[in-house]
Amino acid sequence: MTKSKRTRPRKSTAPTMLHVAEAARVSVATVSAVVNGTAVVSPALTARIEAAIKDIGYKRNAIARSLKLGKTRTIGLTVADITNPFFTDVVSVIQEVLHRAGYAVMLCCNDEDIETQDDQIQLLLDRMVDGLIIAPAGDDANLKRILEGTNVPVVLIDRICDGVDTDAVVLDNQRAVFDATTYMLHLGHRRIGYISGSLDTSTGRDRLAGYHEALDSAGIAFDDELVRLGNFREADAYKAAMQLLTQPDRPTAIFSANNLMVIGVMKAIRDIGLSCPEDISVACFDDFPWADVFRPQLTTVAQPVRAIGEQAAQLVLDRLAGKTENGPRRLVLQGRLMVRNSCRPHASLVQGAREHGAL
Amino acid sequence: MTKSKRTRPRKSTAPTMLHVAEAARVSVATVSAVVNGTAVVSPALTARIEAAIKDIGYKRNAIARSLKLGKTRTIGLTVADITNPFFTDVVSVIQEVLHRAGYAVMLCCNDEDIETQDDQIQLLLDRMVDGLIIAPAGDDANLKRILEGTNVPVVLIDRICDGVDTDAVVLDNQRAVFDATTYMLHLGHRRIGYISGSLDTSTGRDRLAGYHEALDSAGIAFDDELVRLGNFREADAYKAAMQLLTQPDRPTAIFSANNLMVIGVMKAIRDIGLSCPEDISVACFDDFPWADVFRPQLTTVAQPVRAIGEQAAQLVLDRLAGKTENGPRRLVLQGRLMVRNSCRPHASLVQGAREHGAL
DNA sequence: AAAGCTAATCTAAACGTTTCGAACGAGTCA
DNA sequence: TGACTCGTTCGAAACGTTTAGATTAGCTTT
Repeated sequence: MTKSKRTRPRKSTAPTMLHVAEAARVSVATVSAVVNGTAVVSPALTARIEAAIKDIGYKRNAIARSLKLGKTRTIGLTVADITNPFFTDVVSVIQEVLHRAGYAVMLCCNDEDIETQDDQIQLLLDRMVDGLIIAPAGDDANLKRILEGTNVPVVLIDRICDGVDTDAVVLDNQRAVFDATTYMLHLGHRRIGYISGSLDTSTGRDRLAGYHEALDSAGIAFDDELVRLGNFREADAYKAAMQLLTQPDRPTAIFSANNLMVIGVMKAIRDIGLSCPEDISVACFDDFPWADVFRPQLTTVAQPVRAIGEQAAQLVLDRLAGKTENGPRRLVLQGRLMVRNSCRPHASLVQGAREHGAL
Repeated sequence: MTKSKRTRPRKSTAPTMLHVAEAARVSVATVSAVVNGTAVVSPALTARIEAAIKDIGYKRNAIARSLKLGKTRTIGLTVADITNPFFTDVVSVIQEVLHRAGYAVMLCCNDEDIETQDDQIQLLLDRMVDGLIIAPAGDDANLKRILEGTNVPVVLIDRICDGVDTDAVVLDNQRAVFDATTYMLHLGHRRIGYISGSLDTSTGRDRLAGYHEALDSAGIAFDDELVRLGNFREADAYKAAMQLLTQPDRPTAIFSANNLMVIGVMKAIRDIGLSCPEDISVACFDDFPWADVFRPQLTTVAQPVRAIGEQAAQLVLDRLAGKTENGPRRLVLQGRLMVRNSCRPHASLVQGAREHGAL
C-alpha cells in the first residue's frame, strides 16, 4: 500500500468530507477549510471543492462536529407543561430568538414532576447542550447537585429554586398579586377567596404573599378558610373552588393564581349555579388571547411573555458569547393588571354609591 | 514508553471512559461492556468499575455514542405554531410517548413559513435525528427533495403534502366540516360564512371541501362572497370576518376553519356591535378546554389530539424498531362535533316552530 | 502432557469532524 | 546561490465512544 488515500467504494451511507476530498482531489483539511471558511484556500481549489460538494450532495455531520468542538449549538429547555399557554408563549419566543442565533432547541416537559425533570435535565446534559433554560417544577434539592456538576450556562425562568444560583428572569409575582387583590379590595370585596399554586414553587409562595400583603395593607384580617391549594392545575382548582363556594360564608370574589386553575374555578361557579360577575367576581394570573372577547371578560394579570422569553434567551446567549463573566443576574419583570369585567363592585359599595346618588 | 496506558493528569473536562478505565485498572472496552451491559464481565471487575464510575462521577457522552452508533435517540418535531393549542396538545402527547420510549425531542416552530421549515428540517437531519414528525406548513416542493435524500422515518401529522409519500396521521377534515356545516344548515341557516385556512395546505382545502359538500347535499347554491381567506391566523380572520359582516346581505352564521381564527371572528362580531349567538351563529374547527365555561360556549369540531399524538409517535417508533417494512401508512381519524350554544336556529325556523306551536 | 474449549479481558480500528504543525513551492533579498 | 519569507496545502492526531477480533488464563478431554 503506497499512499493511505485508497479510494473507498462509496458506501451507501451519507457522503462525508472524505468523499468530497477524494472527488476534488484534495485533503480533508482543505475541505474543512472551505466548508467552514476557517482558512484561506486558493480560488481554484475552492471552486473544485464546492463543485464536488454540490455534486455529491455533501452535508456536514453536526454530531461529529459537536464531538470535536465540544459544543452542540443546542439549548435545552424544560418546562412543566407545554399545554399551558403561558409556557407556550414563552417557549415560542425563546425558540425564535435562539433559532435566529443559530441554536437549536431541545424541549422537554415534565408535567410538574420533579423526578422527571431531573432525568430530563441529566439527559440534556448528557447530550452536551450548550446551555439550559429551565422553568423548574418545584423546589428540588437534586437540581442543585445536578447543575453544579456541569459548567453550562443555566437560566431559570418563571420560578427560581433555592440554592440554585444562576441567571434568572422572573416576574414580580408578589407585587402583581398585591395589585390585583388591592383592586378587588377597592371594589369593596372583603372576603376574597384565593386558589393557590403549589407552595413548593417560588411562584406559588410569592403570589400568595402578595395576597397576604394586600390584605394586611387594607387592614383586613386573614381568614384561613379562604385560601385553598389548586396546585396550578384545573382539576385541583375545581375542587378547591367547590370547597370555597360551599362554605357558609362564601367569598364574594376569587383570585386564581394561574390560567389553568381559573378554568376550574369557572367550572365550579357554573356547576354550583352561580354566575360571574353577577354573583361572584373572579380574577386570575396569566392573560388569555381571547380574554376580551368571551364572557365574562376576565380581569387578569398579564405577564410580559415576549420579554421573558427574549431576556431568557439573551441571557444564555450572552453567557455563551462570554459577554458576562460576573455573578448571576436576576431579571425581575412587572406584570400588568388587565382590568376587564369579571369583577364587580361589592353589593355594599353599590349600595353606598346609590345612597350618594352616584349610580 | 513501555505501555501506552500513561496516566494523564485528569484534565478539567468531564470524565471519560478512559478515566474510569484507569481508575478501575481495566480497559475501556470493559468499561463500555459494564456501562451498556453488552458483554459479560466478572463480578469483581464489574464492582470495581461501578465504584470508579460513581467515584469519578462519570456520565456517558451521548454525542460520542451517537457518532459511533449512527443514531441519536432523538426525534425531530416541527410544527407551524407552538402557540396554537391544537399543536400544543399534540406536541405534548408526542413528547410524552417518545420520552417514555427513551427518545428526546427536538422541537422547531416555523411560524407557517415554508422556507424556515425547510431550514429546520435540514438542521434536524444534519443533527442525525433518528426520525422526523412534521406538521408541514404548506405545499412544499422542496420538502420532497430534502426528505428523499435521507432514509430516516418521517411521519406527517395534521396536514399532508403532495408528493411526500410517508406515514401520516390526519383527520377526516372534509367529513368533520361537512358535519358541522350540515348542523348549521339543519338549524335553518342558509347564508353561512366560511373563514378558510390557507389553501396551500391540505387542511385548508379539505375543510373547505367539506363546506362545499354540505351545501351541495342540501341543494344550496354556493355564494363566493361567503368564503374568505383567514390563513389560519387571528388577524387575517378578523379582516375576513369584517368583510363578511359588512356586506349587504350578511351571513347568519360563520364557520371558522380553526381555533386561532375564531378569536378574530368573535372580535369582529363584537366590534361591529353584534352578539353571538343572538345575532349570528358561530362554530369552528378545534376545541378549547374552556369552551364550555365561557360564553358564548362555542360549538366546535374537536380533534382527538391525544390519539393523533400517540399514533404519530407510535408510527415512528414502529419504523425505528423495524416493525413495519411495508409502504406508507395513512391513519385517518374522525373529528367530533361538540354542540354547545354558539349556534341558534335561524329566525325562519323559529318562526316556523312558533307557528306550529312548538315554542 | 498436548490439544481443545470456554470465558473474560484487551487491543485497536473505526465514526466524521477540526486543527496544529509540518511541508512545499515560489518569490524576495542579500 | 543560499537563506528568508509567504501563502497554500496536507498529514495526522485528537474528540469519546463501540465492537470485532486477538489474547490470555483456566479447564476439560484424551
